Amino acid sequence: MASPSTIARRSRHRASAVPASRYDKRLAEILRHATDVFCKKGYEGASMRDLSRATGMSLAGLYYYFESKERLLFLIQKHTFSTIVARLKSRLESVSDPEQRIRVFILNHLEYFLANQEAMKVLSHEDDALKNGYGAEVATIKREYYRICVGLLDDLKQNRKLEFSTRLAVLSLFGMMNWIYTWHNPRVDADAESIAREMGDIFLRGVTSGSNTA
Amino acid sequence: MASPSTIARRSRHRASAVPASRYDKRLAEILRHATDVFCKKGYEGASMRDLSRATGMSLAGLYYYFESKERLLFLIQKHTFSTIVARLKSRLESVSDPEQRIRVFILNHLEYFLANQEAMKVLSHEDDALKNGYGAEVATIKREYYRICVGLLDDLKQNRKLEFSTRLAVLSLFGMMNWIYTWHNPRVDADAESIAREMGDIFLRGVTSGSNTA
DNA sequence: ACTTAATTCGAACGAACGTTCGAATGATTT
DNA sequence: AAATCATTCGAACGTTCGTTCGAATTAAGT
Repeated sequence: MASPSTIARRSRHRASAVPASRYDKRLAEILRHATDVFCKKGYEGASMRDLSRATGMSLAGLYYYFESKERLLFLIQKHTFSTIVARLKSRLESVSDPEQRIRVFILNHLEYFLANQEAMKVLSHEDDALKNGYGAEVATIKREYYRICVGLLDDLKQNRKLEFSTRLAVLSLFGMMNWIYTWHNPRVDADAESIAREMGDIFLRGVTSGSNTA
Repeated sequence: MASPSTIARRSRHRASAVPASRYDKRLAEILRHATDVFCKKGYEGASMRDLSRATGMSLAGLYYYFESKERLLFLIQKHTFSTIVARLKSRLESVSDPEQRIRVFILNHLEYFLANQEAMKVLSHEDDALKNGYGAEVATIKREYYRICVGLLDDLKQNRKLEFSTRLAVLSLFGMMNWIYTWHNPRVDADAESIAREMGDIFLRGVTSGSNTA
């Protein structure tokens, strides 16, 4: 007899446009709670018993929805990253100016980051916690996201005839944005839009001013 | 009878200018190896048995040098942060130009970061792994470091009559610099000096150009 | 050489870990 | 109502965790 989770997962993989089944809704709920716990205690620091407590489900019951703690982290990371990439692509469709496209990238990133701070902290923090198989799949999505940003910056470079290291600029930008999970306090700091504007100012002035080849 | 580590540590707290005793040297060696292990497996993920293996000392023997795993992390964090602050202060003494002082700050940070990548990863990554007592002491040093950077930026602001949010600028700069532990590859990327120059360019142009009040 | 103190270790402790299994529920279909 | 499937759980598995203790070993002081 196959394990319950194997059967269950397969039975849900038929249509993807179908209204979320009971199984899917419960899984999503577990992922939400798990994200919370991973954020607060870290992946290694959080125990399955912590997750059991947070979800209100028994320890054994959790294993009906995923076959290991590692796969749970994988599901969280994959879902979070896929969502942010999908949203970005959708938003970029309606903007053509190179500078504005970068501002869209920054705003999209920060908005999602601040709205899902727990998830993003888990994503940033548990970067290399996944073993070969799962790690590779997440790395692929991450690389796509990175490549999009490189493309946006190269467009700007070409458009304004600028000279700077794209790699260093992109990674600096990611650093500025991702570090936010260590300091942002909703009661003190501005909202995503304001921060995106200010960071966009610093970054865009930084890479555009004073280094033209023309 | 008091625990060995209590006795031993007290007996070493007499003079601080004395040539490092056997105890101090062994402890420093353990800290080095432990830093390595924490970097590779994370604080929670690394076991005392891992540390025992890495140092070549027995599991029980380690407890002669520190009373808990948490205190070990504390010792690493405190030592690392104290060193970086001390070096910064020394370097700043000979530079007076506001922009150059910020460049010194960036270079000092990145040089130490890249030369002690493991230690800094532990420092960034295990930010809030320490409980109340230990956490507070590390936070104090960290805050001092942060305040120095705020001071440098405020000087620049006043000197050039600029307008921007110091807090956001400082935190953006820290993000740019600290994120480096996720991507720097010594075989591909430039050395600290080059990266410091490029990041300094981006950041300083970003905060100085186009926002004068004069 | 003898005594004392500093350092190291093997063996074990109880607690917590991730995971499994078979039985017990709850829901759906016949 | 019976039968089938989906979901949940209590109880336990073997492992590994951080830490302790008393004895053994090594170095230092006299």
